[in-house]
Amino acid sequence: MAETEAVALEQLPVDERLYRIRHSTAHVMAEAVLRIFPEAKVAIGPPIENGFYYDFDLPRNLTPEDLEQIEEHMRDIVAGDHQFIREVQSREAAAGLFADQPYKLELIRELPDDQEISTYTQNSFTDLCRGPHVDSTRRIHPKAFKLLSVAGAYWRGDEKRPMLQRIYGTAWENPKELRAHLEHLKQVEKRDHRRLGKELDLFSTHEEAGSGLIYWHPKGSRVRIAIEDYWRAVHREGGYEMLFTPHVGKAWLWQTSGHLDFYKENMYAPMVLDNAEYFAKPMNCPFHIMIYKTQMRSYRDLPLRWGELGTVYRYERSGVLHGLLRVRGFTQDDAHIFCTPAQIGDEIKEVLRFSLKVWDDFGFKQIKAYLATRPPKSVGDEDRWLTAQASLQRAIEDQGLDYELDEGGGAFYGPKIDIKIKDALGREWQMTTIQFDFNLPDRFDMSFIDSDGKEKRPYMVHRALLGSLERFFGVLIEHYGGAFPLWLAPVQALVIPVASAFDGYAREVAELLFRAGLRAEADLSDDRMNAKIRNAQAAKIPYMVIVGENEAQARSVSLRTRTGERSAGIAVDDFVRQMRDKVDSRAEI
RNA sequence: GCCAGGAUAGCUCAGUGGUAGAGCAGCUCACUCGUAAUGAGCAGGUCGAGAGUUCGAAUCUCUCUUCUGGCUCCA
Repeated sequence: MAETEAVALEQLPVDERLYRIRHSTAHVMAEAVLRIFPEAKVAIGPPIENGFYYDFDLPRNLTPEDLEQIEEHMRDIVAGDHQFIREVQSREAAAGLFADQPYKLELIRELPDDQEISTYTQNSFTDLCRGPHVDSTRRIHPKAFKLLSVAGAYWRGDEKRPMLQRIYGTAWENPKELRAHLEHLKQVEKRDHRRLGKELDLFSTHEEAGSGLIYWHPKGSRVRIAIEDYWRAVHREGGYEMLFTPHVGKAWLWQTSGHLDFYKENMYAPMVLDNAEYFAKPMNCPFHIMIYKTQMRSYRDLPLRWGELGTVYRYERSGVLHGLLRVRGFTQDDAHIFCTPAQIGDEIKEVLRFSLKVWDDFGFKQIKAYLATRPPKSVGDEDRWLTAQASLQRAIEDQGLDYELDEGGGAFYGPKIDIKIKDALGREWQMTTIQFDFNLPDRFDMSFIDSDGKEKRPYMVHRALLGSLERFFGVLIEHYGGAFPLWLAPVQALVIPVASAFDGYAREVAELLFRAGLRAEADLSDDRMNAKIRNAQAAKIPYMVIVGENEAQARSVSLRTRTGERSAGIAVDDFVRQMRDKVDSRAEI
């Protein structure tokens, strides 16, 4: 039985409309590709966020010019006003239809017996597809889609299966939305932390010195120090103690922790000293446990909240390295909480409140939590899991946080809350993780003496707020597009004399700001004032302090902010005080 | 790791077989200027590394390194 999609597109919610349009555009693209390569084998072509892709097995590799040609054919097909016709097929009929399409046959073979098999046909192309689609190709606006890139992709993501060619495209309801999306992509590129890192002289990586390893330049280090100072201050208030632990540990440690059994592929190869193997640490937890075990712990000592800015090394495959966001060496803002079963509810509540405050202070206002529960293969008593999961869930609900349940998504050693933040461009980043661990306390045989005099196992929670300083810095750069809020800016104020006759006063003003703890300097180069302002603007420096004859006379300053606001005749002392207040209150500018 | 595309001056990039280019940055000199680029001059490259083809290679071929975009959002 053949039928067209009868639903009126207009009556569907926008997500559903876009889903159908993108899905249908993928089919049109497949038809276009088959026109050019009749012998092509088609794989799968789903709609994705903002667009679609389709995987093909082709006789030769695609070039960017091919994409243009494919687009031409697509526009031609779309113009034909071809209906999308759905047909339910018997298993045999479907197998017959796709006799020369091995990927489709494999999909058909793997469909459950009771599943209805359907095909969709538009014009000359029939695809195995569950739908749904738009009713006709005329629903696809010829100027509202664009093919973006070609990429290799393994059939079913499996490295052992053939590598297919994937064409990515974006599709929208109308050309205006497409333009807006392309503009968004441009914005994303402009804010790319790798680009800004170079432009603003924040950090670098060096292939000849090892990829995936970050070098923090003076300007980047200033931001990092501002982040770390803040981080230490809030942790002090939050009742945390700070630890420093070694960067390497002997095999015994990683054997005991289980890392050598389960995490070895991600660890740097061992170095041998005195016939013993030492491994660079991929995690800080075993070291913190070593400190825990240096004494007998009483329930009166708990909870213990121990934090460390711990630098860890993990092997990542070369192809996945990416700027600051995916690296091989990074500093985690790690902490471990050891507590009694009775304390766990309050501790989790507190750690969650604490992380939300930190995100708020850094200017990230859109937060979403993901609660991951026990997976089928896992360790630990059932009641511990239940207690832990309940405390996580209660904490989320207490904070009134938007959250999703990820059933069975926890680690084998415990449930967790992951927090994702949305940046200024609406992209989600997974940063914070709050994770129970029922494994390490057992493996290291940790204990505390409870009020009843009995030895008991403490609860252990891992927690990283920012995740890693490198990755967080990358996200921060992109979130602010390099225009850091005043309290984080590498240069908070730049003093600019209108002519070199006022260099002395400029230096004096900069010195006053510097002594008040501000990151301030004077631009005494022999550029003209206008050029200095331009440079400062390009460096996204929040405050440009202009001084000349009038200011030197009156011991005042004139200002220009990077947002273009101007003011004049402010007494120097007042200005220093105002700057100090703004920095202390973490004002954006 | 795999697929594709890159790698040319500090940065951004042009240069498709015949003696390496531009803009910015740097340096020197002049200019002393009131809120987004003063002018002139100078210097700067084993064209990612190695091998090959050729009278001749940044350019063609091969190998390697490395960067970028991807590599189950499942018909």
